[in-house]
Amino acid sequence: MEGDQMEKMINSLNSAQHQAVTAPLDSRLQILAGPGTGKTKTLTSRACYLLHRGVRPQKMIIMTFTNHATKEMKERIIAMTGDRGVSRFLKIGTFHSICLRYLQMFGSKIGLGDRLVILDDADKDSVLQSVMTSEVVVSQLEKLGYKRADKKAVFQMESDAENKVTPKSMSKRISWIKNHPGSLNQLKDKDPLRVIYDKYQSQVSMLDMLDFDDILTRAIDLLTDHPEVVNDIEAVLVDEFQDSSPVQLDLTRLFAQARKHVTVVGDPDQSIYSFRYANPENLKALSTEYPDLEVIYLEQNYRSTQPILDWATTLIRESSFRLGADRKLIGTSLNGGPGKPLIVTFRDDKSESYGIGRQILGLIQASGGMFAFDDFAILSRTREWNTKLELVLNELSIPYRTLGLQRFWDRAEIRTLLDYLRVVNSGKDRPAIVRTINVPKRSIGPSTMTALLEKVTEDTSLLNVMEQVAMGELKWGGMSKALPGKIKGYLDLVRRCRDHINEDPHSTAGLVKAVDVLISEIKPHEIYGVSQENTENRKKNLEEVRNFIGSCDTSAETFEFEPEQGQDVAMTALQLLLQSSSLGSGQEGEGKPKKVVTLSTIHSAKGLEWPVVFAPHCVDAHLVRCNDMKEVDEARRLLFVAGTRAKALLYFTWPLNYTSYGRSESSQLIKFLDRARSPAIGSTVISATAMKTPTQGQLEQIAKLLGRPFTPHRQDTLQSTIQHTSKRTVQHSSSGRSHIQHPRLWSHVPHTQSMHSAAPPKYKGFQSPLISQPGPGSTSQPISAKRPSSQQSSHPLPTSKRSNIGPVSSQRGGLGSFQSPVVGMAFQSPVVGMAGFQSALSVLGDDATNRPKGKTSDRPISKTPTKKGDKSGD
DNA sequence: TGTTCTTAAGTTTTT
DNA sequence: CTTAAGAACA
Ligand SMILES: Nc1ncnc2c1ncn2[C@@H]1O[C@H](COP(=O)(O)OP(=O)(O)OP(=O)(O)O)[C@@H](O)[C@H]1O
Ligand SMILES: [Mg+2]
Repeated sequence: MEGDQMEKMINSLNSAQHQAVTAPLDSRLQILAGPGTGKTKTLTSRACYLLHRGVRPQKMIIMTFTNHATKEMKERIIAMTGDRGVSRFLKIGTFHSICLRYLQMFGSKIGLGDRLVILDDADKDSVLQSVMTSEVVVSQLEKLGYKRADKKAVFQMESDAENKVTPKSMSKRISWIKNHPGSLNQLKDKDPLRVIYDKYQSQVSMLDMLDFDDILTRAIDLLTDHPEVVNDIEAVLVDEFQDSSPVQLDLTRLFAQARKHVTVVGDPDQSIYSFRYANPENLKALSTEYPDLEVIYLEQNYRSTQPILDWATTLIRESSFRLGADRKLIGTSLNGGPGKPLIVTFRDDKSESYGIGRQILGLIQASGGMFAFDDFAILSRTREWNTKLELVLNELSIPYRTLGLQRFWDRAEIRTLLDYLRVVNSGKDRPAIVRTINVPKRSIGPSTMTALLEKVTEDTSLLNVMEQVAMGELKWGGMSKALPGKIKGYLDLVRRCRDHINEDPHSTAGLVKAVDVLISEIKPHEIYGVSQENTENRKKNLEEVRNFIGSCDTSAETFEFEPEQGQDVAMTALQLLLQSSSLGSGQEGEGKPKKVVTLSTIHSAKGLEWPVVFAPHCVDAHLVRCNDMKEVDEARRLLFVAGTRAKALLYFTWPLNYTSYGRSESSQLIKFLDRARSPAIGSTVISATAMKTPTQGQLEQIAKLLGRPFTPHRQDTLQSTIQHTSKRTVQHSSSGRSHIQHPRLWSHVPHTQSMHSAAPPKYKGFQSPLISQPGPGSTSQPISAKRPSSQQSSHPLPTSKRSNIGPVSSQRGGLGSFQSPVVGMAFQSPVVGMAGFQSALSVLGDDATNRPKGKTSDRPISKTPTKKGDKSGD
């Protein structure tokens, strides 16, 4: 980095940040601070500072907890330093990816092969399934007093019917053990996990595989037994340290063991990964580990308006247990900014989605170009909910991207494709063989499979056994005559793929050929397709994968070791692909993010920020599943994280009714947001129809806040107010405190030319399968909108109709034809209790009245949209 | 023994 | 609405 650029960077820091960034190279530093105080900025700056001071990139390790966080930080550092070896050598990544890299490089020192295959959750389950039905384990468990449920891998103690021993429960406990170093030895003698763990572990290592947690524990082994492999490490930096599990704390220490130059940042209030055994106490544990640890606090929030920060402060104060000190979050904005977070009530989940979509369009329009699509984020609790929102965004032609798409590879057709590739990669990959052998149907069922597996020994892998059967060298009583032929067909296919790949194992060309062979021979789309349309979509998905494989540069994702560290293993393109698919790295679209709305889980959005944030589905049942204090606290922190992503506008939305498993259920506003149950939270609850765009004055404030130009303009020509006085309004005027507003009708779909130019951009050239491309003119369906074996109905819009929807469609009707029952009412600060509130809302009209006709033929609850002319009768 | 039809049970969040 | 497991069927 140039000196003056360095100086510029330093100058942009406040004094506490400055102190942290420029602390002596050999310090142990911890930065504790709330959201938006510049922790990540400080950490990134420190990395740059260290590089500037002569630390070479290969001697620095930066660890994060999610792929997206890695990507963000890497980009920031490259931008600040102008690369200088950063992208090639800097050891930056998730704990898992960095550990795996070390295991590839040095794994032979601890007896690992150089073909590491990562076991995913499905694999883990199937291994446990087979372990727990094996004779040895069954008899051992029965000896311990467990009763086996007939033929199944389910056991239970009579005295303790609650705690069943199932593959699922064991999987979780195994993971717990591996995340808590030393805990294995403390298992009670008669704990069933003992025998299961042993069997599981020997099975997995026999197959030359590692599960996700093994990546960490084996790295611990490596760094403990061979500390010399990190002798060169001069700095270890970790962001979001409150997300670390005990094993990750150990890893941090071990990676830094040569010089103990450590910088970690964290915020205990943002601990939302306890399901992964994250423990914010690790922040404390670090000061025990390093007695001279210097702790620096940052006080100033640079992200959000004060009303948002006040809301967040109040919310988090209600925690029943908090690790950090209670600090009021202090922002920079002078007087309040545009207003408090809004809590918006919708009739059902459909109108909730449409409401959010429309508000985005409305805000963009009202802002006169100040807002663009990429200023918005929708942050959900579950991925499932994102999927539902996607459909609506598509209909409204709102371009979007989804963050954190690990599940992309879980689609049935893609999964099969990948499983075949795994078999090609390693004949030892038993789970992959088992899953592919009878896909398509080859008349090889469970009993044949068991027979084959019984023949497997130390030296003969499953694939070897199959070869022998195919050659007629191996047979058994009752074996089907047709079996050798069938197996031969399978093996030939695998071989053909392998031949293609071997033409040039390090390029992706052969890989693509192999994929082509698989697609045309197996036709996975036809196997899983339930309708013609569904089949076509699956075909498209497969083609996206093919393109993705063809154009991805997997080597660019990881760092190189220095030659003197030893010979690096030359990974084949296939290995790199499989690794990146299981670690979920390299899935974020390359290059600059497009101008699109971000759709993400709250978890994946941690550390990021947007001017406008929507947090949908803020419903009790959806956010907290039991009333355990710890669960409730974590749910609260989750909401805290979601809310503190917002710079200026923050919306929480919730549906009065939502559909679950096809059934409609009523819901309750999450208690933290409900003033009746949490009086301290001073947010305003309004009805769907009262949600409007900010006034021009407020927008001006926002623009100032964001440092953007803004020209106030009269909206009235664009947003003529349609006022319906309805009998429902009367009902509410009785509540003296709440006054009735006649909101601007933002929710009609914009139809101006400027809107068109903001409409979905057309992406040229290669498209990562992970960037969705909605809207008319798109050539492919957004594959992220579908689940593995979704029915036709999950894709409600046939392409032919899509040109007719979204912003364009309203052009025909214009304003006049839009007949929404507008009942404006906003409850200003003093809000009535839930009871009266709900009754008032339940009669509110649907705001989604003019949603386009798709074949959303699901529920008769919502009457046919366009013919809802009864409203005129009001 | 494998395939197909019927019925009961079930969901976070990431690597 | 999906998916896994059980029963009947070929
Ligand atoms: N000294 C500063 N002056 C101006 N802006 C700053 C300063 N420090 C940080 N910011 C800005 O504040 C915002 C939040 O910074 P950052 O993401 O680093 O915070 P954080 O503490 O990591 O937040 P989180 O806890 O959500 O991860 C960023 O837009 C950043 O550029
Ligand atoms: Mg951060």
